[in-house]
Amino acid sequence: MNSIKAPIERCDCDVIHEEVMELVKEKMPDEEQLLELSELFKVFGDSTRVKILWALDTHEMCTCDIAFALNMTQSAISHQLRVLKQAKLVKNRREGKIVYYSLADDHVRTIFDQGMEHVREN
Amino acid sequence: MNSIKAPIERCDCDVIHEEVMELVKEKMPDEEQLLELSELFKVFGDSTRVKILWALDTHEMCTCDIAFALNMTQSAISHQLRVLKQAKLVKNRREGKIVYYSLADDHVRTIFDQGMEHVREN
DNA sequence: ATAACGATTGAATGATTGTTCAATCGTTTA
DNA sequence: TAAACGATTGAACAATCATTCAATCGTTAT
Repeated sequence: MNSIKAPIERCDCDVIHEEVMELVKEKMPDEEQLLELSELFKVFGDSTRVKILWALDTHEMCTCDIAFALNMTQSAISHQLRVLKQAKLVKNRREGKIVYYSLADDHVRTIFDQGMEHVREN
Repeated sequence: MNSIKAPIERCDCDVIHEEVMELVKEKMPDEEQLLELSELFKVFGDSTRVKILWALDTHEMCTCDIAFALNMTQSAISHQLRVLKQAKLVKNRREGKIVYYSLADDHVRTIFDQGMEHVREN
C-alpha cells in the first residue's frame, strides 16, 4: 500500500485519498451514461429551448405559435425543435400544413421544477 | 378581435391560436427566471462537471482527488470548480494546502436522478 | 397546374466555451 | 527565509452552437 507515494501518471500531485477513490469508482455510473446525461442537460441549457418546453407544458403548439409567443422567427424555432426532438423531449403531429408539437414525457416538468427551486433559493 | 388577421410584426405567419397564447402568457415565468434556469442547466451540460458533481455526491474531495478520479489536470478541474461554485452548486473549505469541495445542496441529486430516468428510457 | 403558406433545411457567421500552458497565490515545512 | 506543493488564474486556441438568410418541401386551395 505505498501507492500514495507511487508515481502517478494521471495527476500532477500526490495527496490522494485512496478510500474515497474506491467509493467514487464504485458509485460512478458508466462513462457513457454520464455523457448522455450531460447531453440531455446541454439541451436544457439554452433559454430558447427552455421557453419552448415551458410553453409546450401548457398546451401543444404549432411552430408558428411558438415563434409568436417567443418573438422569434419560425426558422430559429424550427431548428431548436429539431434539437428537442432528437433528444426525445418533444413529439409532433401534422394536421394539414400545420405541425403541432407537444412534450414527449413528463420528466421535463419534474426537472424544471427542481431547477427552479434551486434558482429561487439563490 | 380581428388580431388573427392583423399585421403581426413578430412572426412571419398568420395562423395563431389566440386562446393558447393567453394560456401560455399566463403560465410562463419571468424572462429572468427562465434565463437563470437555462444558465443552471448550462452548468450541468458538460460531462466534466457532471462527473465532478456525481463524485462529490459520494464524498467531499480535494481538487487533486477529483483530477485523479477523472484523469484530468488540476487546472482543468479548478476551472470547472469555479463554474460550479459560481452556480452555488458546490462549496469548499481549506485545510492547510488542501481545498476540499462538497455539494452545496441536494437539488443536484434529484435533478440528476430524473435526468437519468429520461436517459435510461431512451 | 399553380399560387399560397406553414414548416424545414443547409450554409454562413458571430458568440460562447472547455482545455491547455505558464505564471502566480497560499500554506506548510525544512 | 526558501523550497515544495496544492490550488488558482489569465490568455490563447480549438471546438461547439444559436441565429440569420435564402432556398426548398409538403399540403391546401384556387
